[in-house]
Amino acid sequence: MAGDEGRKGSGEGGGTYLPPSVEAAWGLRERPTKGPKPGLSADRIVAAAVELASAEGLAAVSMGRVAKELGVSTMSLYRYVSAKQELYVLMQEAATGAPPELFGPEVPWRERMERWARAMREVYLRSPWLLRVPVSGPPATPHAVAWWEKALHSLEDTGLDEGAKISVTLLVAGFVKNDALMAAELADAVEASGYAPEEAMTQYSRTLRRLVDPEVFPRVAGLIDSGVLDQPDAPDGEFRFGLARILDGVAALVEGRETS
Amino acid sequence: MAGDEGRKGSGEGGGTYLPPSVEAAWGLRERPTKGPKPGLSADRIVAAAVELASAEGLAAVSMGRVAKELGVSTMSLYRYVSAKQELYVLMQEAATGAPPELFGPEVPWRERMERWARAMREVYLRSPWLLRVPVSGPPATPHAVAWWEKALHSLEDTGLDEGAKISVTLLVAGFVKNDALMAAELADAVEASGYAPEEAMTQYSRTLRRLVDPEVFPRVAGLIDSGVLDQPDAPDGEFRFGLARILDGVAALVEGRETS
DNA sequence: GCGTACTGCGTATGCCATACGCGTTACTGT
DNA sequence: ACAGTAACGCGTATGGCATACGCAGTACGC
Repeated sequence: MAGDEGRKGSGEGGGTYLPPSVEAAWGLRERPTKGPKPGLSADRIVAAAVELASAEGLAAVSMGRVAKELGVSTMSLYRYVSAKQELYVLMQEAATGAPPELFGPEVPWRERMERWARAMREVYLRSPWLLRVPVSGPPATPHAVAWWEKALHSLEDTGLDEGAKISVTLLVAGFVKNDALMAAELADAVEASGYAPEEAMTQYSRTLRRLVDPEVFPRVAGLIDSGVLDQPDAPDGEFRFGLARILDGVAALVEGRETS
Repeated sequence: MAGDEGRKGSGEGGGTYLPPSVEAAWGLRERPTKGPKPGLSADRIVAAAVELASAEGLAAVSMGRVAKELGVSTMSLYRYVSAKQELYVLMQEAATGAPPELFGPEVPWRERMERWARAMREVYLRSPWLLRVPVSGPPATPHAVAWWEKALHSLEDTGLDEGAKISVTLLVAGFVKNDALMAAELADAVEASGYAPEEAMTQYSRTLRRLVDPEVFPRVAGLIDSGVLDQPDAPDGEFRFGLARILDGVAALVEGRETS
């Protein structure tokens, strides 16, 4: 009722209902000037957390550990970040960064989308822990929106309707993330096995060979015997293949729409 | 050296180096007959864990909680399952189940792959917690291999080489999982927001509208204004769209019309 | 009938996120 | 100039987690 517009409570700062630190990322809501000088800042906390995640993986990022890295107590972090999930969001935003300049006006949509996908992939390769951050909702941070904008930009001259553009964006973004995630999981499994990188795959296929009865699973057995599992292809082999298939499919849609 | 073949240690049971309970899933290694009668079994533990995950989500599955559900002590579970990760693998195997009969001899590859993808999707819809189980390595359990076999079976009359068949399988399986995961994450975010399902999306777009400057992000702003974000499409809309694109792309490859 | 392999499980360790409250600091309005 | 107060750092406590270890009891193979 009365006093609603004067309240300074948690829901303020621009009318959004986002966590305060996310509003800060959009440039709204600066810190108040009362009280003792802050000896810390959300930025420094996020930077320490990102460094820790890069060096030792996301699992090493605990509030206590981040605080230790900064030489402060665990609980002091909560003056800048209201919960660990919020820290995750800020870490994501920081590590994702703004999308690079990807294309000029003459580049056709397929080339654009391909560059976008490769740039996104590089983000994941640079910060593999990003793949492990639990997702909490649709994108609502500046860099996330900037990447989204770039993807829509790629599809501008396709003639697809807005709904299809979203769908293609989701499809490609999902593919890139999934591909990077599977690659990272495989790498982790190899490392956990303790074998050398090439040795691990032959170990795997040898194990599988012993378990798989060719009468029951003839095609899997044949695949193992064919040896394709043992020879690792180029590191971006699956990525190239998958992206080419997806963009071929999108091209069919685009060309179908143009002609009809 | 000597005694290697007589050892009863952890690495035995068929020459594989898999965890004991996974070997049990393949039918190797039954429990020894000495000692007191087991009051429990891996199956009962897994069943309780799966039920718990279905009812309250994967996060509710802790060793202590599963034990409580079974009326035993926490530590007794470790007599049947060597670590929580092993429990995860067994839960996955149990909830995935064997693939259903999907197609007869006359069905063309595209129809086969589509049925396979839908069947896989239904597994995720039936047990959404499957999407949250941390992946620990390549598939090595009977049901996982059975699904793999079915996917390869789908692609049999495509004329693709073995490597391409694996790649297509990975692409489609990855897509299905990613699509289900994104849908589940969205549903979680909506539930966490506390709004009604339709209301949540308009809340989201209203928030975004306030943050996004049309000068900086014209395409995203246009998208928000277009209203497509607010009208939710069919629940399997993104799935149908993405799968159609991917299979169009694969079809182009099969027919030899690949572009790049 | 005895050795021993296996049973269930109590206890303990060392993590984790975070709620709460205390003493302190330094700006703001008077 | 000074009081009020908001924001600071952080010690302590709670309740959760996986799991290492060891002990006492059980029942089968010999």
